Amino acid sequence: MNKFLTAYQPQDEEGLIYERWEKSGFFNPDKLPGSRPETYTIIMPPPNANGSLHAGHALFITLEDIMIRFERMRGKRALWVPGTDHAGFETQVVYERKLEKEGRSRFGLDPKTLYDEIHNFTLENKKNMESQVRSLGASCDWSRSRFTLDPDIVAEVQKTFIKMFRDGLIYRGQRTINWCPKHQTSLSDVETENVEEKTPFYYLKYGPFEIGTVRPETKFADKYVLIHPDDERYQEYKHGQKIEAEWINGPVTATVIKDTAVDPSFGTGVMTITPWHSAVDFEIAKRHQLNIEQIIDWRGKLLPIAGEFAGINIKDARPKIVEKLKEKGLLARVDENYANVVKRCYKCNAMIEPQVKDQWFVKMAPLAKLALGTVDEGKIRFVPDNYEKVFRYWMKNALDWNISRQIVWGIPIPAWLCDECHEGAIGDSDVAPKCGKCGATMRRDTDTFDTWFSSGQWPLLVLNYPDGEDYKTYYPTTVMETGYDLIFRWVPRMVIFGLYLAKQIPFHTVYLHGIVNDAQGKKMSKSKGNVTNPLELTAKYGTDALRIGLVIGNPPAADLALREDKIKGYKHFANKIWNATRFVLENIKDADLVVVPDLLPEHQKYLKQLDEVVNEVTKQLENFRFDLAADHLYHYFWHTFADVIIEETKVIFKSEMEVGGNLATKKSAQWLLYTILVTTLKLLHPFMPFITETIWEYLPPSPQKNGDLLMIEPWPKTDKKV
RNA sequence: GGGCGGUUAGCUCAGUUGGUAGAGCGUUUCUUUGACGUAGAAAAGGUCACAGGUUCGAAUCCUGUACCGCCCACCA
Repeated sequence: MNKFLTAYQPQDEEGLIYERWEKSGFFNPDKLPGSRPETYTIIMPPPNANGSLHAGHALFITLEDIMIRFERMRGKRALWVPGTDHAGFETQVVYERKLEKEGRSRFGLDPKTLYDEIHNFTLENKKNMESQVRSLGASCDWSRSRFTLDPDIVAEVQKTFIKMFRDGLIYRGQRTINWCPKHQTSLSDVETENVEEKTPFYYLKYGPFEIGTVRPETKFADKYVLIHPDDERYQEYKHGQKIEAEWINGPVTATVIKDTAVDPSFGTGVMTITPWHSAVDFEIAKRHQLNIEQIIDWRGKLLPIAGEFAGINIKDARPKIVEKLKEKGLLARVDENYANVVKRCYKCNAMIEPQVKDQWFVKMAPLAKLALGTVDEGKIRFVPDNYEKVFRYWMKNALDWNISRQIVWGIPIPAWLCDECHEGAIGDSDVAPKCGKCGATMRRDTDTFDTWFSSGQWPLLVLNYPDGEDYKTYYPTTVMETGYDLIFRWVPRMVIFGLYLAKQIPFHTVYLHGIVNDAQGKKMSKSKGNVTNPLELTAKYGTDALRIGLVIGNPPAADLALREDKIKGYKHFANKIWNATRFVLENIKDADLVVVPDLLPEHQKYLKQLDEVVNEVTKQLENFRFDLAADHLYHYFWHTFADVIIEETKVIFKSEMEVGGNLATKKSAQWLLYTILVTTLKLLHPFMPFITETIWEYLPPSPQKNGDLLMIEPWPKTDKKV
């Protein structure tokens, strides 16, 4: 009781409370009391172990914890599995930045050393992040926690690769890939960003034609002139016809190619192609079986074909080449204000250079069809539902997925490669096989999988697919809660792998949250220096204040401006709960909490109103509107319970003391206050677990308070149907 | 080029099936009352972007416009 003489001190309570929860064992659904036939499962999106928790983590942990605590209290076997992602490329980028700062480079390290260093770095982060997740109150089952590089998970991921290869869903192919010249690896399409830039658009004289380009530095080997077959202006030129042209480094002979890929209304309607460094051009070249030739090396420098420009970085080369073209009279004109879309690496912002490379690809069309089918059947619900459209769009337009990465930090691809004929073979034996096509001795593939290849299988992997008990019990999971920015990167891949491997959807509902921005609604970024560490906020205002502050006013998929004064406001709310509790405790010391007294009519009315609150909050929680549920509770507690009901009972308690009062009235008031407090604490618990659990310990027992741990207390019920 | 979201109080944002506008913070005044000054009571402050339409009634539904933001995109 003494504790209630001061204001609520979250820092004194939270650590102890979490310890009690964890020691209780109830984070593990198999240890929950009661029969609990119904399961409720959330797989936590595994945080990337390459930094510390940010505000986005705090949001998703809060949301998922709300769902889990709610369903646990409702009597379900609520399982929330935490985990950690090695986050292949992302982590390697972070680590390379660290190396750079230390004046070192990945390219000076042998792969084994680099791997071990990143491994240690990751484990360190993992430990740190797990303690941060705990501090946010996450009631997840740590006994089931998994890491994407656990040996059995690695083995399972490799098995999937082999299975897909055998099923004809993975092939080795030479295709245009996104090459990051800084990090020396290929990237999938979702790992690049399209950025619009103003670029000069050059019109160059090419024999009898004028061609347009934004990249004169790629044009050295151009020897095909493309024209639309129906373009009236160029009817005199026939398909296959040779023309002579004076070009950058001397005369060339070019061949006219007629292809409908050319847009007659763009530029002059004539273009030359650079198949090695453009996906479109590559497709055209393949169609007509044209020669393809590399112009730019893997470091972004011009190859010997560029003559005097060989060895120059393409960025520096462009003005020099333009200058030469101008001198030779080949530069017709320049459009200075051309808006061009270029791809950049989503992590380091380097210009992506399209290159042709042998890689492993996942054939997406049949898999995407599977995924679309289940969505058509309404088997997966999206919250908010407009994201179903986004999902569909992406699935309908899915390109084959390059899963090879030229980095060490990841799961090794169990394959052998033939350098002679570009053939690839699967297998993880130690003996190098002979190439089945040309007979040459093959070498081990040193590439690793795209992270999304493993995290796409995450719901299966953490539940120990295919033989684990958890897989049998908890798959398919109930809700996948993640950021809408992962609607492309992650969600479709999980659906695909779930359907392909388990023949079942991985989750019934996809709940998407928005992005946590700074107080002005601007994106947080280290370079802007506007990053808020959630743990600084919890230290100042308490975890509960941060949690409910993140939830209220934040509907599904809405971006959120994180404002410290808002969190501070909800710290006041926590204190309000604390003080109202003190009032109730002081006034029910002599109350009979077992036998229901005769209740005053107005008190019966208040209890009815309380039922409505229970119904409303329950309905909103079921409906994934955590913001409305929390807001409703907030208002009820403060402006009805505290401002009206408590104020009214003050008169009763006061008069009872003064004139001997009316004992029946007092008893009615005591019952009312106790009931409302017990009920609202239960309702508030998913949102503000620490303060509610702390108070629970000090409430006198009664039939309404079954046990010592609020966490597993039954959710309030009403007579009415919800 | 395609798609999505937004435009509501000084700031950041709620407002779920249409029924006289809400929160947090900020501002003003009063109150040191026996839960709470991290508070209470009261108050100021909004033509709900704009223009049409449906309706007895629209912030809410429909159409269009403007501006902002985000996502997707192989016109060189």
